[in-house]
Amino acid sequence: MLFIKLADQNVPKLDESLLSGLPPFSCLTRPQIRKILDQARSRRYEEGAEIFREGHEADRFFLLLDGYLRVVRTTPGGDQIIVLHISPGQLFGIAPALQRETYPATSIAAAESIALSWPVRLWSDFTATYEGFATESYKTLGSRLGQIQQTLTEMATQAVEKRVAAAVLRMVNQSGRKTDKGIEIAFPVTRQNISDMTGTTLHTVSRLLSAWEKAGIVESTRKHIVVTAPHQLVVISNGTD
Amino acid sequence: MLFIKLADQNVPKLDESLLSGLPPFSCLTRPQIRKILDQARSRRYEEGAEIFREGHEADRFFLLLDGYLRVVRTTPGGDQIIVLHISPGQLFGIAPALQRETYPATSIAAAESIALSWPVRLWSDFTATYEGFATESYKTLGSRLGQIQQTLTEMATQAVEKRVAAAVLRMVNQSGRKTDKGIEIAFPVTRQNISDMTGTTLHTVSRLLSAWEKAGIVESTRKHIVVTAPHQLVVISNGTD
DNA sequence: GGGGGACTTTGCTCTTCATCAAACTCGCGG
DNA sequence: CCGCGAGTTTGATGAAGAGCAAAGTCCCCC
Repeated sequence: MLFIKLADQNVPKLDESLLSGLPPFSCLTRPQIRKILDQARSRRYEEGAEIFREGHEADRFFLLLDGYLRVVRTTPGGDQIIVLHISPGQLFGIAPALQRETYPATSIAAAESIALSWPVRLWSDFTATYEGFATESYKTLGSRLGQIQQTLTEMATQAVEKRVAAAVLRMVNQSGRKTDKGIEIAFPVTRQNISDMTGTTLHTVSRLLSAWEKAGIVESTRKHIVVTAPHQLVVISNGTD
Repeated sequence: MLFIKLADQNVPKLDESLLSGLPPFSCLTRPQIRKILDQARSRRYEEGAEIFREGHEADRFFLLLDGYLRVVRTTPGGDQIIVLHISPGQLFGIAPALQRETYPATSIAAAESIALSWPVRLWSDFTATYEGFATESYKTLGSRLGQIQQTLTEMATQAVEKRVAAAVLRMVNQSGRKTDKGIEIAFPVTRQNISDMTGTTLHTVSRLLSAWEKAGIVESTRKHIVVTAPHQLVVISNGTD
């Protein structure tokens, strides 16, 4: 994928097309976008790298250009759980939107990723200057809040198998790419990761995936999952047996 | 408590002091508050009454004046879980702030309650006109998001006893009132309610409370709980045994 | 090409907690 | 003052899934 256009100097310059298609910026003029880009810092993160950490000073906000992120919380006891995933085109680390001074969770690159970021003081500029930017951001926040509530209720009421099925489906919906076999989750996921999304153990997840594989619902290799019969998973997650 | 001051006519008129102390309105002048109040609808809800329901059109936003609310989500299967509690002085039902057109959860009065509300179209007026209103609202939202994430991680990683202890502590912190015996939760809570907060059953909660009562940590009667040894509960919820 | 580490699988045991069942108690309305 | 219903208590049972152990497999890096 092409993200960077080399300028005459050997300093890479970001291309306007990066932002023009994304909701938070879609109504802006080219010069506006140019200005926003010129204020941004672009950076690459390799798989497993931390973008920012829970509790640290929230001095920048981010936009994911390419890759996938996990947003994670850790308990004092060291257990961690994955609160949500971020896909390309989404804003994240937008603590400033909520008047927070620290990040409420940690972001980790689930795959090699590229993100733009801006210093937090620009947040109020952006929302004040660019019509629709604030609106879109809050919409994002709203749906994210909804997602988390959804996860919470699942966690509280559903048995492990349903939760795991729901988690897999959520990843498929967010990042599924069609293959000849079925729909593949576009970023690396370990059994451990799934257990961190569902509050169970990697053992249990492994058993479930094995069972589903036998039943012809999924195919999986290391860190990769292809869902061949999504409908079956929906059935499992609904308990509509 | 006195909330209503009767005007010359027999139409009740809301007193400015209602709002002047609350963060979202604290920087406003009296005439501004007067105007806000005049646009508000005030209403009483009895215990168990529904203020609004998940999925319904979000046509108003609210401020709780007195009482306590439970914010609840229900699964297709009929299980419900309590996402958070609202105390007096807090805004709620602020779906408009997130550009949502429907409420993401249901609000139920945990005790007899009084709330003000405004039509959703005023939201943009408020945020545009009154400096600090938006800021405060988003701060509220931010801390609420944090709370839910907190609950989620607990739910995913902690054993039942810790979760229940944490839930009781959260209620105590939010609405505890000192009594001669200890700190009392200020609104009615059933075992069932607590189990709905923690994703367990009323049986398990009952057993735990009985055990804690024997250990001298709490005293409880029907729908009411007094914590006599908060520190012990903290110990239980941390696992710092 | 051959470690070696990271990821996965699988079996077994044991705890926790949901579920079922039944009795008890409080408080309210008739 | 009685009876009913909502809330609570307690016991017994069983199943789900965590924890522990150990071996297998893939992939990356040297």
